[in-house]
Amino acid sequence: MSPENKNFFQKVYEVAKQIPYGRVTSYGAIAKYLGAARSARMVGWAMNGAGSMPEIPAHRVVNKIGLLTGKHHFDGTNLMQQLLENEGIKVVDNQIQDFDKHFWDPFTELKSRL
DNA sequence: TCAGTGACTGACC
DNA sequence: GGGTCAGCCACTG
Repeated sequence: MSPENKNFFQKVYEVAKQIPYGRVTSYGAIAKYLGAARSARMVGWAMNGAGSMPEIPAHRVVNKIGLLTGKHHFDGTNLMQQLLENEGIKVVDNQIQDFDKHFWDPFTELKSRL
């Protein structure tokens, strides 16, 4: 099957799964990469389902300012932050420090794979 | 079936 | 520089 035939959610999952260790990306970046820049909310919704998939590092997906808006959906209260810190990413007040340095752009990293 | 909600973003004032 | 508005689409009651 061609990637284009896959569901939007499935595409989101594939991109999310390719986020390397110690890196993060944004909902909008994934949405834009999938050709649905205005459907960033759907990416977030997809992450809701990704929460049941251990292979998908949903904790590496945050909003465009590096804010852990989805941490509330993780088990416990600061699991998302703990996971990020475990990867060497500093998180203060639910916000990633040096977000631009840890940012992982699907276009930059995946465009050469297409 | 209809209307409200949501892990967002960009544009506008 | 900061608050507000509209758009996007799937899911729930």
